[in-house]
Amino acid sequence: MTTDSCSRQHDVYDASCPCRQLLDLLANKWSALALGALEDGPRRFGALRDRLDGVSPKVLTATLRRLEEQGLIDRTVYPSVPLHVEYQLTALGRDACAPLAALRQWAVANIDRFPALTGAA
Amino acid sequence: MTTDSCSRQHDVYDASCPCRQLLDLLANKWSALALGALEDGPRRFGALRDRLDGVSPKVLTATLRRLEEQGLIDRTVYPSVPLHVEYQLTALGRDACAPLAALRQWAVANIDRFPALTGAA
DNA sequence: GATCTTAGTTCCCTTTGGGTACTACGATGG
DNA sequence: CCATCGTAGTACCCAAAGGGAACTAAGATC
Repeated sequence: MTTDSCSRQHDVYDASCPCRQLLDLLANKWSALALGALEDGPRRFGALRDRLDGVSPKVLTATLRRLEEQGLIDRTVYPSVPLHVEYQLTALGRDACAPLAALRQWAVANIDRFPALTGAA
Repeated sequence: MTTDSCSRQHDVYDASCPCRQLLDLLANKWSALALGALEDGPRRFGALRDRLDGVSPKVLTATLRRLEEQGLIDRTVYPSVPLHVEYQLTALGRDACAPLAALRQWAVANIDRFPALTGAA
């Protein structure tokens, strides 16, 4: 496996290949954080908004809807009095977490090698 | 200058932590594709534009500049007559390729599990 | 001197991102 | 009875980023 392109017909480097769209969905700050935030079990909208520090409700909603559309997460509504909505990973979403977790962890582990970001000269 | 409020305890879930900015840089379609396109050696601007099917020169320039600023790639200008510019990974960029390659490969390997993207019902 | 090539830049428009305010719902409580 | 609370969003508006097409520069080549 010297290349990352599928030996059959799929290739992220082909703009018209659906896996390009998939990459666009996953290679996204909020997607990566949202899926990671669900790794430890279901979470509610408010909990996600708090965990994904800095996300606006609008963008969080859009992100979650996109992930739900693609079957990476499930959205469950409990019509209790203060409305209660739970998001959780599907099997597919759990699988997708592995490479995203690796990316997040790489960022944390290597941030010191980025002087321009850490403020050092 | 220093927006780092999470000194030493780095966390991508903290909006003010520099590694959040790093995640934003890496968790991006064009960054992931551009770095991957350089894995096999230096490439010229035109070669990258061709390889990253669908990218506009403006966005490619912006992407490469950002990666260069952060020290992930080097830009070398050969002032020959039809101008010649080569981009190549730095050691840091090569290291960053691993998690990004995993993400690209996951997208290719699992695209069939996304009926909404592949057009299947 | 017209044209080719390379590596962009410029213009303009659309899409996305983002902040703040607001809604619906009924329970709670004064 | 009306005010307030908490949850999960939506509505509105503006700024930033994405994206397409055309254009630029510089010298070589025809």
